[in-house]
Amino acid sequence: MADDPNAATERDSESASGTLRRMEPDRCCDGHFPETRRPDDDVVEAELSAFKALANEKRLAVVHALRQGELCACELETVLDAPQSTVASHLRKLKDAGIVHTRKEGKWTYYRIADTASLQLLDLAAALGDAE
Amino acid sequence: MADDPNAATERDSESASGTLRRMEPDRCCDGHFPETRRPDDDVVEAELSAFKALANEKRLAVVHALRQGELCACELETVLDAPQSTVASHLRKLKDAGIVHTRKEGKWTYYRIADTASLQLLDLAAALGDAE
DNA sequence: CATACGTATCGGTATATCTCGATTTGACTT
DNA sequence: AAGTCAAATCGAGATATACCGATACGTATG
Repeated sequence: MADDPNAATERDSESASGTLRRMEPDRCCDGHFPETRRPDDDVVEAELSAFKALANEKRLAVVHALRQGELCACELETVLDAPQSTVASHLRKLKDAGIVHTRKEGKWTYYRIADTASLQLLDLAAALGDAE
Repeated sequence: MADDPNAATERDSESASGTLRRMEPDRCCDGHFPETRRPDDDVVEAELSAFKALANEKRLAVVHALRQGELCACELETVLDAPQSTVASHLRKLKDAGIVHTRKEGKWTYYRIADTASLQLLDLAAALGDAE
């Protein structure tokens, strides 16, 4: 809705014969393409970390459950209906990715969403799915 | 910025002794927790589809490359510096997930970002990484 | 200190995903 | 029709993730 993805379609720089926009040189790319314009590795790494953390049904269920407020590990155990060690390992990954924060109170550990940006991520992803 | 994650922290419903907010009942959860308040499976499925598609370094690189406009499959081949079949399979997944659209022109296939929401997803995810 | 409980970590196995050569398909050219 | 090229699909081996029982750790309580 913001900027049109199809905007920068006039490519082909300076082809030998300046007639058609493309489809001329018989070959699409002659091998030496752009300097691979990769984004900063740091950025990609950060994105990967978040996406990998959320690319799992159980971890996604955890995040959804935490929308309504913090929960302790054992409560999340019943939400996921999975053995304790399984749940713990998923929570570890969410924590490592910075999606959730923890708070210890006695022998319990409470989990909560670290940043509302995570929730926006969910909503955007859900919207993408409906779109087509 | 919408709803605050730490808002609904007053839980514990009606404990026998209404003194402390938690940490009382000696047991955290007695087994029968909430009705597992799972979100609609359709929503989770949509989110999963998007996150899985983006949870890969090469596919992420493709999306970044397409920010500047559409590219054909062979150009993306040089961007990823990977064999043709590898690139094709990644493009297939991005297409299946609805992240990219395709346009055929002669024997070439051009790929472009399907929805700007995908780009917002990247930016949000990148921001999450910096945050902590 | 011994016990109980919540949680984290450590294996090994099962499952899913990635990779890439080989082959097929479709579109153009001669 | 034969040849060429871009792209898609297939199949098998490599790699990564998920799963979960067993065990270790930390914090209460008796």
